Amino acid sequence: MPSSSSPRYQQLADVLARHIESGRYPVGSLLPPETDLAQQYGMSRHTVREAIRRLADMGLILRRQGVGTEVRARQPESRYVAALNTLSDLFQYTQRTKLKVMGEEWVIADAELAAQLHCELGQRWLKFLTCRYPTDGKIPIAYTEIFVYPMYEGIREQINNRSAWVHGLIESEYGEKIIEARQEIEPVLLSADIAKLLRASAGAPALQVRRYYFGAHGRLLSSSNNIYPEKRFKISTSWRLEWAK
Amino acid sequence: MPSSSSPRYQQLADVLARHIESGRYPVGSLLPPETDLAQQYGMSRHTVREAIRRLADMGLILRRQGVGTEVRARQPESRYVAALNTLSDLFQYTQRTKLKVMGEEWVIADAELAAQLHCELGQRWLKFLTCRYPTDGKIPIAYTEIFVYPMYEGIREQINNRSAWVHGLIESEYGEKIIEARQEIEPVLLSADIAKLLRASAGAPALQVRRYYFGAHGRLLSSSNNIYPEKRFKISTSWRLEWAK
DNA sequence: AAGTGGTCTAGACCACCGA
DNA sequence: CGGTGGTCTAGACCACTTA
Repeated sequence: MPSSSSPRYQQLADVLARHIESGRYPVGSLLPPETDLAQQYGMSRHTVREAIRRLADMGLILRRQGVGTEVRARQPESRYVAALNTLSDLFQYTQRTKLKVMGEEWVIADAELAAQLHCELGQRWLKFLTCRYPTDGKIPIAYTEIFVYPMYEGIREQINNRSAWVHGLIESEYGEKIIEARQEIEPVLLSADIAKLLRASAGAPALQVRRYYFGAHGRLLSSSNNIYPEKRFKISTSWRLEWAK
Repeated sequence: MPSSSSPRYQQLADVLARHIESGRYPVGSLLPPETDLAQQYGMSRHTVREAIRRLADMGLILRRQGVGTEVRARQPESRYVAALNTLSDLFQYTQRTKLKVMGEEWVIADAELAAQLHCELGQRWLKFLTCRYPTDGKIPIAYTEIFVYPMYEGIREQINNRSAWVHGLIESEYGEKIIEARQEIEPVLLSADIAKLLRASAGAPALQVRRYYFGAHGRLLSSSNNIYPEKRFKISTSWRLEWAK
């Protein structure tokens, strides 16, 4: 008995996971009650529960009080996850940056903008034209158009005060939590006017990154369209296996 | 005493979380030992441990055997996560694709390649030159250079048999789990020779996506360098707020 | 060597669910 | 109502870190 290697609850968890995978405990069926398992494997119920907790963490089983422990899946989904502590980490700037607002205007969604923002035709948006600079530099990192839902136009007052993260203002000023963010990346060439703003060459390669920020009920709160010229920025994402075992 | 409302471990977890937030247990300090807490709050150590487990799940504390329970943060971080069920989902091809291998060669890492692959100078790699096509089309989606660690050169036999995912072959053929993957995205212009392969125009914008696949102990198993011309591919990632509660 | 968290036991009672 | 998982106790010993 290789009791030295790992805790008994882990050994039991492994055994049960194998039995689930082998089909001895089919998906949809119930595992034996905890007391039965305890007797069967000669350990206390507490240890059995610790083992079963592992299986639950892996998503293999579902525990329901008064019913039993139901098998949900034969194998743990090998999920790879990437995590951010703040959505502003999407930017991944190694250095601090500041935002310079070059203009703002109200826009009415035409067909193209409505498609881009997934809104109805004629929807009004407050649009900011901005450039993002390193705090200590004069070469912009990005040209950014920011679209804000009219309800939140009040952030206009704040947008130049804080160097940080525009979309986060909606969270802090209006208490509207950002639930989801989507990021879309495509390659583009710099147009002459944006190239001039960015002090880069027209026709140089760039990343177009569109970000959409959603609140409760999937409502789009704000959106941005970012142009990053080459060499100044790299988008990097790490994915980790969730249950490294 | 609102003992009816929630389990005692939850009540204790709430109390401790408040104390951490208030600064009574500052970040970096150690919580009292479990036995002390048990006596102080008049409950068993098991219940205390259940409470502390909650705090650990929220990321507020770090438990270290032989040391103690260290306070890590005053508030649970609002974490945003993106999840993939398979690393091949990184590709996000809406349609099925096939891989066409156009050539293979052994390469010795010079300074540039060593930097790219984070390996030592002189390291040997097996390099495949490939294009990825939709199964029903003749226009390639991407030009891809694949680097494989010599130990896994056996996948050479398989690479043309399966249309699927090259790096996954290492998992299935060698039982070497991919623990982590990193993706780096930069804008580039198509060079003349790659443009020809991709049936696109030289000088057109493209995404250069470098992916690194790591196994146990952070060892690089394989890597790829992908060139996606505009319009044929869009990289999209969704981040969701994870409810730490 | 002392003290910490990690594991484990053998009990007990409670809350919930379905027949 | 009986049986399930959920909570909880009062012990015990082990593994690990630090001094």
